[in-house]
Amino acid sequence: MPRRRQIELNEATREEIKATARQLMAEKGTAGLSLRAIARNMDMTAPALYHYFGSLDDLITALILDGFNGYADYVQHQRNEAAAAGMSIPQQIFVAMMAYREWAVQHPVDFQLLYGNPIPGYQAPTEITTPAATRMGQVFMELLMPGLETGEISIPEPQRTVPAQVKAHYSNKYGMEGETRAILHMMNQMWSFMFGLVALEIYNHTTPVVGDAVAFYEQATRSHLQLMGIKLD
Amino acid sequence: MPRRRQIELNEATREEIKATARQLMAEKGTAGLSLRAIARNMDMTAPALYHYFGSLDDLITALILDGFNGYADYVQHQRNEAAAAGMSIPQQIFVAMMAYREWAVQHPVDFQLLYGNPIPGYQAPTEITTPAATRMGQVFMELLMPGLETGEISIPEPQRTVPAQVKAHYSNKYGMEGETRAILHMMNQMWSFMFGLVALEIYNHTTPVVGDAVAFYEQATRSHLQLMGIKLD
DNA sequence: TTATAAAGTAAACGCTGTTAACCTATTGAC
DNA sequence: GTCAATAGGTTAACAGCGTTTACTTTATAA
Repeated sequence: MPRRRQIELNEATREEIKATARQLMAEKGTAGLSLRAIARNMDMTAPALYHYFGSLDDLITALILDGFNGYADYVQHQRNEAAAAGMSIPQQIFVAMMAYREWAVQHPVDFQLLYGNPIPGYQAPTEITTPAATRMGQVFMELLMPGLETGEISIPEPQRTVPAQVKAHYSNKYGMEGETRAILHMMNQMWSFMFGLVALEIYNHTTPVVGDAVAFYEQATRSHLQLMGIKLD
Repeated sequence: MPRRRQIELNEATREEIKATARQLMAEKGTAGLSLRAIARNMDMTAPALYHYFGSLDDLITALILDGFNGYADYVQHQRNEAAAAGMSIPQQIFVAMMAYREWAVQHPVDFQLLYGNPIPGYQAPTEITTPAATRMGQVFMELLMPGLETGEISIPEPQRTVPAQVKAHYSNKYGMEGETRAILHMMNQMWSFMFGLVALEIYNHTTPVVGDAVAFYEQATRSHLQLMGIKLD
């Protein structure tokens, strides 16, 4: 049986491997992710890594999990600071949406890892990644729901209708009904919009078209919030 | 100097290579794209392909170009049919947006090729791909601008403000001013939303969350159009 | 002290893109 | 008709990749 200290050493090595992987990806893009390159950077041989990760895919999954958590942590943290500064809920939502873009711009490779499929042959095991991916939704739900109660948010008419099949899914899977359900539905659409803006920018489809991606994102977000009945004043 | 017939033969082989590449990608995902696999499927050796494409990257660029064009063609065609059937401009916009999703769902690998970066080390040469990518925007601009004139579209208040830097870029690059410029700005945001919805579905982040991706997309689109002042009646 | 498990190695397999050297058949020009 | 040129193909090779196998070393638990 391995001792405590050994387990800690093993865990430390796992972290070092992931850190090296992230560094390589930051330098050379997702293409730079290779077991042999990681091993080379760590003065080891590639097969040794198999003592820490069952395969390259397992390593990627671990990186994705860390990514989702770090992403949600960052947005949550920015939101918390906004709350501590006494900002209104709509303002906190705006801050969170700005944070959503900031993280992606600062970690473009991680973003591609999370929401693209940049590694040949790799398919993320959704049963493992989905829980971590869902955390981001919770951050926004924790803003939208109180906002609805305080009256700072009023769901606009076109957003009140939820398709029957989707309605059923929300009820069965999340146990959500009524206005709470409508808010979840609205959040999913807001998320899609936000994601679309960010993903297009990360993949270089935005700047050539609008010139200034930051200004575009900021204004698009403001307009979207207003149209969604979230009064930024 | 090569003769006409030789040039045609060369062109035919190029098309056959691309077709084989598309077939392999459809079967095994973007990971299945490999020169050696293509050559194997064509009963050739890999180096022979270098007579037709300078490198794997060149082949990918050609596939991307075809993809953007086929994508725009499909959406344009669906829009034309809707127009021929006497649909209103808002309805044509709705049809075009449905078509945008349909093509992506039917060609998920191509979609990833166009808007992701699934090939290790490959970076799309934007000066080549951007013109083809922009065609899609034209399809929608050709709907929004007449819609504005007929009064079927009225730009909502929050959409009327365009950030200064973006405004300048629209003016300098596309020579657009006033309401035309506002429509271009709105179109870019509509596109982002549409893209977000579709990309999340293609990368399997939608169905686990909303249950029925088609119903979700349809309703989200309707709601978005209504909020954007496009009256679907 | 000794059996065991963890952590490392080298060698090999089959895959990849790409290059170099070479051959063959068709073509254009004289 | 002859001849040089060129398009289109071949094989062999290089360096890289993930992964497996067999083997060694080292630290630990009993």
